[in-house]
Amino acid sequence: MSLQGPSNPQTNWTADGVLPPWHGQVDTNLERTVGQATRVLSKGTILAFEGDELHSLFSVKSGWLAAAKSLPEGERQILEFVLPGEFYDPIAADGHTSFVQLEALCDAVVAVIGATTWARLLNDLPDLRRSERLRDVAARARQSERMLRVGQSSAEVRIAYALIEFSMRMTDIGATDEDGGYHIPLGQQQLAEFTGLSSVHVCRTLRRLNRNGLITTGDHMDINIHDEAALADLAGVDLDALRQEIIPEAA
Amino acid sequence: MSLQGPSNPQTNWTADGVLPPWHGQVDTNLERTVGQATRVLSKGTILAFEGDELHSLFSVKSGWLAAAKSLPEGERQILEFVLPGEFYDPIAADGHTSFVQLEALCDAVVAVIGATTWARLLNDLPDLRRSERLRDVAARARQSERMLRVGQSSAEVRIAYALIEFSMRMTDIGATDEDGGYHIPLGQQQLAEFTGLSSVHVCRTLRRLNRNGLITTGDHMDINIHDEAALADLAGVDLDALRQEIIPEAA
DNA sequence: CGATAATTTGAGACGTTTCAAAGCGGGTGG
DNA sequence: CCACCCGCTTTGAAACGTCTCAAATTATCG
Repeated sequence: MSLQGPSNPQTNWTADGVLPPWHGQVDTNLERTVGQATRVLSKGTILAFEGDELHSLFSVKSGWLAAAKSLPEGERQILEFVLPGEFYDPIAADGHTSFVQLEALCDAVVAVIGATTWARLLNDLPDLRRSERLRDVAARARQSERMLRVGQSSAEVRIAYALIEFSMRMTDIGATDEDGGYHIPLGQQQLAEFTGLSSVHVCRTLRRLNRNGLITTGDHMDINIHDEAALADLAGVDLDALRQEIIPEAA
Repeated sequence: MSLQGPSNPQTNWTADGVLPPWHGQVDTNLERTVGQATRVLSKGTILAFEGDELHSLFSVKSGWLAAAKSLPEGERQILEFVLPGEFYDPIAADGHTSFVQLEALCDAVVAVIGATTWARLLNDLPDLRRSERLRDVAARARQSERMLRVGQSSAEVRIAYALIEFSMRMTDIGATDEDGGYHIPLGQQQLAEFTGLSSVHVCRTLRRLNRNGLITTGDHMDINIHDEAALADLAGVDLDALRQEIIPEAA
């Protein structure tokens, strides 16, 4: 497995005390297994390269990961962010290579779970299978919503949607402040790679959303949504329906 | 469940005799269960609307389905095509609504599988779980490759990739002719909804690929790839690696 | 406080969309 | 069997949104 960390211990963002979504449902056997091999990552550490041999998956304890794919010319698309409490399995259908690059977007702590261990757990624990499945379906729904907007919408809509998705997921793990404001450990470049835009245009678009009073962006990507209804309307989102769709536990 | 068919029995495209990928691996119990409730659909039939109450999933015997999502203004994104031998489960994380619109793109035959039946089967048959998981991982990989290109590439690349993906999947189910040529039951409008382009631009791009000798498109979307290497290069694809990634059985 | 990276803003180029009209082709009804 | 009609494809021309390039500004860190 690859490990490469441009040491840049910055951004003290961590969602301490966040519990995995299956907390309390599965026997402690899992807790122990998962807890055994944890790794502390500094910002920029790459857990797996695209095409790498890989036999483990990851559960994020704190910090964010990004799963990205690249074209030969270098253009990068971030496919998913992995937030505290979430799992990510980068293993392709061949069973032994990673189909994405997995990178820590800030200092992070992850549990490393061996593929065979995981397979055994999944086979033995129907409850774990169930919660895994819920997570998978929710992830697929998120991916679909993004695809819909990247394929069919303007920059404004793509970013409005992304901000709403972040808001919901951050609220879910309790990583928002009293006003629903939240911080994302991303630069505009990364937001661009996520939404399929250039970083310059991300900047302009965020600026416009600010100007129109829909949001406020503080330093270092502190997001505050001021007019949630208008933002949802812009993004073409029904807030309640979306939450049901993309947040696993809201069942 | 909804049923609505703009009767237009055209396009005699069917992949007769195609067997599901788990053929022979799972006991015949499954074959019987799955085979029981089959439905014959005419082109344009909608199996499920977005947000509809739904308690079943589908296995396609012949014909193509499209899974699509729409924005309030009407823009449509096709997320996945379901080919003969494939399954599709449109049920969202809430367990009882469809998160996509599922539509027959030509006359088709599908097996309808009740959600509870399916859950029981999955729980009882580890082999089925395994093959299900392989299919899921492959579908996720396909979705990711598309997202990468819709987000980061030009029209030419998006379409080149789509044609390669079709080619691989059609080859896999034996629906190509001697020369590797194949037919897809889509119009340019649908290819546009799949690639995130306007139908006009799909037309221009296909024309250019023809002019440059990469492909030939006959009447009614008969595709022949003439310079596979060049097309793959254009799409930014390593053919062998991609096949491994997006075709379930190539394990 | 200086060096370096990230954001912001401007101006022009480029690719894609939109609108519009013309060219097919296949199916239907006369 | 032909004529008509309708939907899909093709082509052109102009409008639009986003990208690229470049420079100024602002934050960050040693």
